[in-house]
Amino acid sequence: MSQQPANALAEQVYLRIKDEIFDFHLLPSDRFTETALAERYGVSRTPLRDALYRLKREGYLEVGFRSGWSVCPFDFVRFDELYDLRILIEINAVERLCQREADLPLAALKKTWLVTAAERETEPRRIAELDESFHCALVEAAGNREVSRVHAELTEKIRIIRRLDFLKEQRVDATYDEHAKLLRLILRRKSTEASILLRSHITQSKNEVRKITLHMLHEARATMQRVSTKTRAR
Amino acid sequence: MSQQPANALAEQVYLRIKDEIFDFHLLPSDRFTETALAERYGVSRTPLRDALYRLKREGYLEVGFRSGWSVCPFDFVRFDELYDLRILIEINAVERLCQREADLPLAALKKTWLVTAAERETEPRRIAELDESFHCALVEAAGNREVSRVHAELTEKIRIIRRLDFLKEQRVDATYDEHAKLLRLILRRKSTEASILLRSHITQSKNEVRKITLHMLHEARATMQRVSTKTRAR
DNA sequence: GCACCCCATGTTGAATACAAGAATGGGTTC
DNA sequence: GAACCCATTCTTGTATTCAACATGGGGTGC
Repeated sequence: MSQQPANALAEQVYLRIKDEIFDFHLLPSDRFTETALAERYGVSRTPLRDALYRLKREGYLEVGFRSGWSVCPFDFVRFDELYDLRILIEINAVERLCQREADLPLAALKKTWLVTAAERETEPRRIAELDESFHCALVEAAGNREVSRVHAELTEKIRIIRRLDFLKEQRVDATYDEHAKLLRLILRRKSTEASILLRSHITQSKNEVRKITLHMLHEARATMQRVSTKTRAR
Repeated sequence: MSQQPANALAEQVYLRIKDEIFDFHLLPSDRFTETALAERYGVSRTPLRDALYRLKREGYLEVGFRSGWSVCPFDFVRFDELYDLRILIEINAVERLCQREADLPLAALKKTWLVTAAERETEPRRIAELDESFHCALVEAAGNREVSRVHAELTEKIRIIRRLDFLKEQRVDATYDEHAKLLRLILRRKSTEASILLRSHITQSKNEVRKITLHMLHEARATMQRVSTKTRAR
């Protein structure tokens, strides 16, 4: 676990800040300074700045010249574009999988998603994680590492709103149903049907996301934090 | 020109190092230290490290824990994967353009590529730039900024070998012919034909790239440096 | 009462200083 | 002569210091 990696502190701080954004502890348009954050995390500004600039390049943060940092406000057009990119990549992955004659390495996914209603996960945060894993696994199974990398990055970028989707029970059920159906179609190499289903599956998420308002974000913030403290148990 | 941008030095150094890699001044597997590079560029290690870590995350450099930096060796499998991602993105862009009924914003491209043989550019480096611009412009015209961003990044990543393609005259001619043909197909909304042509166009580049050996790289290095000094005139 | 100006403070950008451990070379021993 | 061990040097990771300038508030002039 504690090997001796390069840039350990910066990496840790990077993950921590990103979590704070995803958990709504740092809200869009919140402002802060390097010194304040450095003190809060108990590190110097050097590794902190490394993390901040990384997050800036990834589109999470903005910095004003000698006038402090702020969390980027939500850009729903951008989320839309990310969802379209997601559709493009995932459909391509499914098509490639369906073209392959050899056995597909999807055993782990079958174990998670082809289960009875009683065995299904119910905790929203956990389901969001499983959902991410499902889609990432499909793309990775297609075998192009560069595509997987891009897909993993975009997965992170939509995580903050994707999580909200699973606060609604019917969305959880739909997810389980559609993942199971999609898996079966892929395993039987039904390329066209699988693509159609996948497109509609992702588009549904995209449409749910469009309904999100800033008011909902504040509500969700409370919910997520309750869930968060319960889960982390500390 | 000299506004007061954030992180000016780091950005400058970043571009400079990247150019050195693309121009084969820094060769794959070359090793160097932060101190040496900082002295060479006349900056301190702080902005330099920012640039180095950025290049590391982009896959150009590696760093050993307290044991120096090195330029990543060529990974031809990765180039293949990047070309496949490129095909995926660009074909999608062309399809979207063909679906659009309104006039397409491709006037600039027509001006550059629908020209007589006499008006064609001949300098390899310049043609490589034009080729990049052509493909990036197509993707940007499709209108998804996130897709454009990913495409721009992958364009940079294959630049180092793509340039070599245009050292051969017949490849230059083919590029002009195919770009012109592709543009005309898009303007007439011939989606299927355009996609087929584009796929074959990119695949040809991809296959040329596969022929590249490390021996060729050393030859190309000399050529590029000659061209480079001639062009830059300093 | 209002607008404007100046100065103190705060902020990031960059340079320097310090710490920890990896690599290297020389000396010693078998 | 070869292998091994130890100390020194070198390299990156992190903290601290210095510099330039944006910002905000208080005071002053009208």
